[in-house]
Amino acid sequence: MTDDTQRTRQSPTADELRIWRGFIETAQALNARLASRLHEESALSPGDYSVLLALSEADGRRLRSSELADAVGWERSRLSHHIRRMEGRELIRRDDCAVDYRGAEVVLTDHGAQAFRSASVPHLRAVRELFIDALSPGQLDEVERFTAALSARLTPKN
Amino acid sequence: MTDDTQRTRQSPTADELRIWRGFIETAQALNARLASRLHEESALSPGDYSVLLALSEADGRRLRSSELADAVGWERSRLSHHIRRMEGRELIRRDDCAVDYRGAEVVLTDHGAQAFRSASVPHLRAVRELFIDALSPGQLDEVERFTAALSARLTPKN
DNA sequence: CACATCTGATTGACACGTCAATCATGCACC
DNA sequence: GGTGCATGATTGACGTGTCAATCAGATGTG
Repeated sequence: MTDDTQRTRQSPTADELRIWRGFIETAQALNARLASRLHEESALSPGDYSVLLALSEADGRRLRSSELADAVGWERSRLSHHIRRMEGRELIRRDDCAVDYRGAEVVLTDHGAQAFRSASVPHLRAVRELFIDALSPGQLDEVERFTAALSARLTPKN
Repeated sequence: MTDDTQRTRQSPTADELRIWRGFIETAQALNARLASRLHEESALSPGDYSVLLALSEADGRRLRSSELADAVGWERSRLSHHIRRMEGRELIRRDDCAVDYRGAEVVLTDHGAQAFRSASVPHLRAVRELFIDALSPGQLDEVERFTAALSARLTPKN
């Protein structure tokens, strides 16, 4: 038992490390491939896509900054920087918020909505080709189970 | 058959998208957690760690820039920028290469070697805690199989 | 009302990553 | 031995991400 607890706290074995590296590198490569396709086909970054998706689904195609930040899971300051750049490309617009003059509303422009529409289908197709179709239905279920296991281990902070 | 080919080219279902998002977000969260631990414990970024690891394992703790780039799997320019920053912190040093005056050699400093040594054990322990110990041995094998499947789908360019 | 404090959001500084351009050396061929 | 191209590496510009500081408007308490 002391053996077990000790073993569990030691460094991974070579096999375990290989699997770990395979996992993390594959995930990154997958992300990179999808990002590059998205960029080629739509001149959007993954960040742009997330923001446009959230706004597309929002009532009146507009959200308070903080709601948008929650929707995409970003920190405020990250969103603020990104929004500034997207505003420059006229994908979104910033309005003052009538009910709270501290707040700002982010509004999807027509151009932004159009950009999202044309990006969406090829992007989803790429997800299917590169992820879903690469795995058997059984493997997909396994993926779900072990991402759940990893998430559970991750959520207790630190 | 037309049905099948069509279905396979369409957008993912809601279930499939959920699994996809879970996968990609978990991988990112895992990376982020490991990066933040590494930074707290050692004041190193993941990039720093990769570079130091490669140099630690190299003959004479030194590598030509291009060999180092291959070892860590980076583009030259990315390595060049990173190396400049690491040189500022005296983790590595750049020497001129005697056999080819175009080339540069990157050398691990004593300080860099020390930084890597103290980062390594806690980092590997974190990998064990957050990844390996979160999964059953059977799940680890599944992970290996499906990262292989994803990689295979990824390697044919585009 | 006055003041402190909380909160929504932005900013600046800096690390990181990619792409295209550049620069210097090596090398092959006439 | 010059000319031209290939190669090793760096640079600059710019998008992206984090952290700490800041700012302005909201709010509660005397």
